[in-house]
Amino acid sequence: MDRAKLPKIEKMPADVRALGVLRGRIIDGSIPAGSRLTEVQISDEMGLSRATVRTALHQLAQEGLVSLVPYTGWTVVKLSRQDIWELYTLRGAVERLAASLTAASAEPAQMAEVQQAFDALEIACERKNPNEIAEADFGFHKAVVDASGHSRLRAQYGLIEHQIRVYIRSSDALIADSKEILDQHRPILEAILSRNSTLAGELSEDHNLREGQKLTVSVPLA
Amino acid sequence: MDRAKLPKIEKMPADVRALGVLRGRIIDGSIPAGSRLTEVQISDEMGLSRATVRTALHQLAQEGLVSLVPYTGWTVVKLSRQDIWELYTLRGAVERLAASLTAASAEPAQMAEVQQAFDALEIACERKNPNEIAEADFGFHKAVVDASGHSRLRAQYGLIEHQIRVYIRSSDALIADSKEILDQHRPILEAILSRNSTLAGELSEDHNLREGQKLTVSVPLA
DNA sequence: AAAAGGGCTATTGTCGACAATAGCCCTTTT
DNA sequence: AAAAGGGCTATTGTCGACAATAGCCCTTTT
Repeated sequence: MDRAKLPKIEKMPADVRALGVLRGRIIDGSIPAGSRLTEVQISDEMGLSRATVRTALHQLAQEGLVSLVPYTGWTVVKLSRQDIWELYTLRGAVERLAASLTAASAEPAQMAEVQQAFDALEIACERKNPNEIAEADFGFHKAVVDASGHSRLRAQYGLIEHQIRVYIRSSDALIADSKEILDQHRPILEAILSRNSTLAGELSEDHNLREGQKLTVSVPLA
Repeated sequence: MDRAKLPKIEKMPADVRALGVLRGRIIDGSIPAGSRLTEVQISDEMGLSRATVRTALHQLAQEGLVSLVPYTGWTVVKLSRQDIWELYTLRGAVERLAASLTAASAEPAQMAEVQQAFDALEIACERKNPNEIAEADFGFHKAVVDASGHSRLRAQYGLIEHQIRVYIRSSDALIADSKEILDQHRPILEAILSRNSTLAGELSEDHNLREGQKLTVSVPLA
């Protein structure tokens, strides 16, 4: 009896689902920076208990997206100039290590994924859709980090990425000169493919510092 | 009516206290790696509710000291060779950034703290007490990170440090050749004091990679 | 004897209720 | 009018109970 495979039913813990929803709303801006969140309201709306929502909020706090003032309330973080600087310098350090590890010792399969992520970026740049470009840009960086085979680096990168996404969306800072974007990423790809570990690391760090610089000067903040 | 100031009464949330106690026990080895932890037992012993203990355990999981298998239980993590490698490469990347930032732009007061931490390390080395040396060693690294004025770097460093401490204690890997320890740290201090940002970063990273190497080869792991 | 199946137990997952607290607002005092 | 004080309200902090689940163990089937 041959038939199409049934779709896998998603069975996720309630707190993880709540986390995903909240994070999505914060990143896409439908819950703006500076908003207050209350456990009761969220749990009512989602039909979950406060304990569950609370777990999700604590996780979001770990990710740096919300902050808790004891006995008072949760607020969605507002990123200052200093925060953006911190995020990009930190991402620079993380990606420096990731790129140099990947260049030094990634398996061919992982290398192929990095190459593929770059190809996707090229295609996105041709289409000139800013959102798509931004996604592909994130995708390339993530591919390099994933290829490093360093689980803590991946976890760390995830946290930073969430926060950067919040900022990028909230500031609409999608500076998408597609030509320049490709020119900035190509050398990194080449250094990695040619197994030049030192260069790959340096280029990655420089790229991040430049990006961070650009964002902090171009977009004034509270 | 002049009198000695009364000592400040510590008023901490219960979950924070539980977290501190558990972390301390894991780090000092009285709860060994691989142990199972159950929420009920802990909450009974501490006289707290499960919810409170659970919050603390989740935090410990974030710090990488325990891990949760759904509907099954919590266990204290056992660090593998790969984990040690990850910790030291990651710490290398974090400290590279910290040292170069500190060298580039720390205030005199912060510089003085770094100097002071090094002096403490010198004194500890003279006394040849392994535990004291290890503490002063951690202290120096922490001082450099603190001086960088980068809050996310500090937070990140804290997490890594906890995990390294677990490993160092559990393996008794306190390789304390006091002469060598000073020789390894002095150039870092000097590069920072002379505001040589690039060199400070490089030396810090190298130092960590060497340490990590030493620990992974000298101590066989499960 | 081996395999399959089902129930049991230990444990986390989720819930709703009450306790503790921060900070506003109103009243009282000076 | 300004300052001090106290109560009120909104919110998180903490609790104990019940639900859901994983995985072991015993029984049954082959």
